[in-house]
Amino acid sequence: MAGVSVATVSRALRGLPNVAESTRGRVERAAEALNYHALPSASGLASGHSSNVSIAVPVLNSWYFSEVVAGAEAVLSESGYSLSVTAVPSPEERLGFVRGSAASRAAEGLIMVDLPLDDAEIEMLRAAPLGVVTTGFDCVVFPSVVVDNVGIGFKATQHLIDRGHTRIGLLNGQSEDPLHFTVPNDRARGYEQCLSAAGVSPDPRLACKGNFSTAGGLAAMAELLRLSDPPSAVFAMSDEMAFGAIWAARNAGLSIPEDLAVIGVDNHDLAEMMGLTTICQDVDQHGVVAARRLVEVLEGRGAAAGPVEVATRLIVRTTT
Amino acid sequence: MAGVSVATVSRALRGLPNVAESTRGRVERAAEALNYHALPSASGLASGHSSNVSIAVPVLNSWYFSEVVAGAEAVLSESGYSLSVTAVPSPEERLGFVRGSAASRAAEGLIMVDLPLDDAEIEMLRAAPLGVVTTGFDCVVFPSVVVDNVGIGFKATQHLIDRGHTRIGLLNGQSEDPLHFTVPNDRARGYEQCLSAAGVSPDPRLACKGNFSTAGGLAAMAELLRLSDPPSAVFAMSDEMAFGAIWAARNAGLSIPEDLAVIGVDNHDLAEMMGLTTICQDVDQHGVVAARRLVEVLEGRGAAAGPVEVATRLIVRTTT
DNA sequence: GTGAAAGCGCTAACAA
DNA sequence: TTGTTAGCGCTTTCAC
Repeated sequence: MAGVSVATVSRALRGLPNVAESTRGRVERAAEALNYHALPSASGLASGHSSNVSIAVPVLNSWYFSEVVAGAEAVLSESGYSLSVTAVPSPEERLGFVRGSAASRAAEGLIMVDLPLDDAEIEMLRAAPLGVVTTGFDCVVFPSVVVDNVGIGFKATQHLIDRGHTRIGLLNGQSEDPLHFTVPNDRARGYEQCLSAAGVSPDPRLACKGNFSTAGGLAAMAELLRLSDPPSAVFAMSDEMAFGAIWAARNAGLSIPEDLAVIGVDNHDLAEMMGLTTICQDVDQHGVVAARRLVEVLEGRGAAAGPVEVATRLIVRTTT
Repeated sequence: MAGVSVATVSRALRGLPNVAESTRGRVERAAEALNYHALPSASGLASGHSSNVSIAVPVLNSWYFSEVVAGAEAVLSESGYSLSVTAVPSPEERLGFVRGSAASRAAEGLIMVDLPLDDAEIEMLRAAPLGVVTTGFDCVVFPSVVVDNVGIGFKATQHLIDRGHTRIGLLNGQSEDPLHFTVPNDRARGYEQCLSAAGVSPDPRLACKGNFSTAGGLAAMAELLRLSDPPSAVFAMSDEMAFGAIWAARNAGLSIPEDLAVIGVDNHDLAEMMGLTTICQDVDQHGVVAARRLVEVLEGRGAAAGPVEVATRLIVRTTT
């Protein structure tokens, strides 16, 4: 329709140089009229590039991960990549996913969200012709995006200490993969370090597991409140657990922040309404930054291996 | 490595018939040892099948849509399909997405979630060699999954009437695409029908827009409470708006359900904790059913066009 | 600046 | 039951 060869069509439509502008125009108009798009599997086969990247998360239906995926999707679709999502709830499935991704070249890039890789997996991915970016753990062989979880625990605890609290409960997450998922441990470490720095010795009875869920936070807080000497404040490792804590206090007839101060982590959508003081970690930015680094890798613009840290900040509201 | 031709490898690995079991075993072992997987773009090009399906949602970072996507992903990955996600926030982007999907054959199946198609879009998709399933609107040309939104509005309102309420507020969603997004209108219709059936004439001042968000529900409820004759109960079209309503009541010093009864729709993760009475619509099942119907289409097992309805049920808790 | 032609790594006839 | 071979629809050399 444009009166040129298939090679010229290919060059023109992909914006390559050495195509006369008049020719490019004719080709583009013809493509438009025919609603022609190159077949991805054919161009992928010929060029070796699929323009497809894959993101793996532990679960899809959680506030945190859907924010990350949304952030990544926005960047990637902007850059012309399609995004395949996979839920990888167990270490076995993680291994299967990594094997498959490394071998099949279905995607040319991979974002592993809060899925720490073991040495064998790292080796498989390193050997594969694949861009890899990780999130949530301190990976040195691939570009990664992390937050300072020790710092988060410290900052949150410090805020409660600044408010005059010394008896501070801890709603811990729970590590399903204790070998590698370090977030809860790091935040707990920050909590302990801060207490020590303030001259308070941590009371292990004040630490409960809340499983990063609202229901877990509710149950854990209820337990803490049954103590003979309950805490006057609590640091929840996620806002969702903090919501549970707020509700447990409410059920116990306590006022917040008078009887119980609460601080969370995330700045969840509901945090503002609930007046929850929190350490905001701009979750969608985790996805955005990871995707940007991946695009850099795929387009050959470096992106040195190693972690990039996303900033966090305290947002004071009415629960403290 | 298995001592056979590429054709036999292809047949053996895809589980086709007419391969000796001993041969299949040798091929599978060799593939395992070499970590060989067929290159998707090559097999896609040769066979015409990409084993890739695409799901489009208005936004990714919302409770509702992440549940739908999670449900679909579970079914599709089980069936051997990869799932590409795209956020399509505006009608213009919807058109672009539909054009691209129809023309490029990047995916062989499409799930459109709460993205009503206009006639031109339906025509493009119908003409394309593509399986299509829609969700959330009553599509007759493609298989679709729907809920009885009029029924939801009726059931919710009836429950409040059964509790003795006659002055019942309505927290409406808001339709961004008023031409096609019928959910809010349908639920409002159910509300009105129920009131009429009970001999109550709807008061338009009791209907507010809450934009399907918690913040919107909070603001809308606050407004209703400022009325000289505020409602004694409120039907929120989503649990997230209901959370806002609960909080507005709390801020106004009202007790729930004594001073204000609240009912929502969804059975959101937090509904149980908040004690929210709601019309459960098993959101993840929307994704599951849509994905299952798509797989049927792609595998040639029929799946007649037209809507399949997902059931809803009342869950009574303490806000009514 | 453009065209001809040789693949990319598979699958699907067809033959054996 | 297995092998041979001709594509699938592009991209990419290499000529011109």
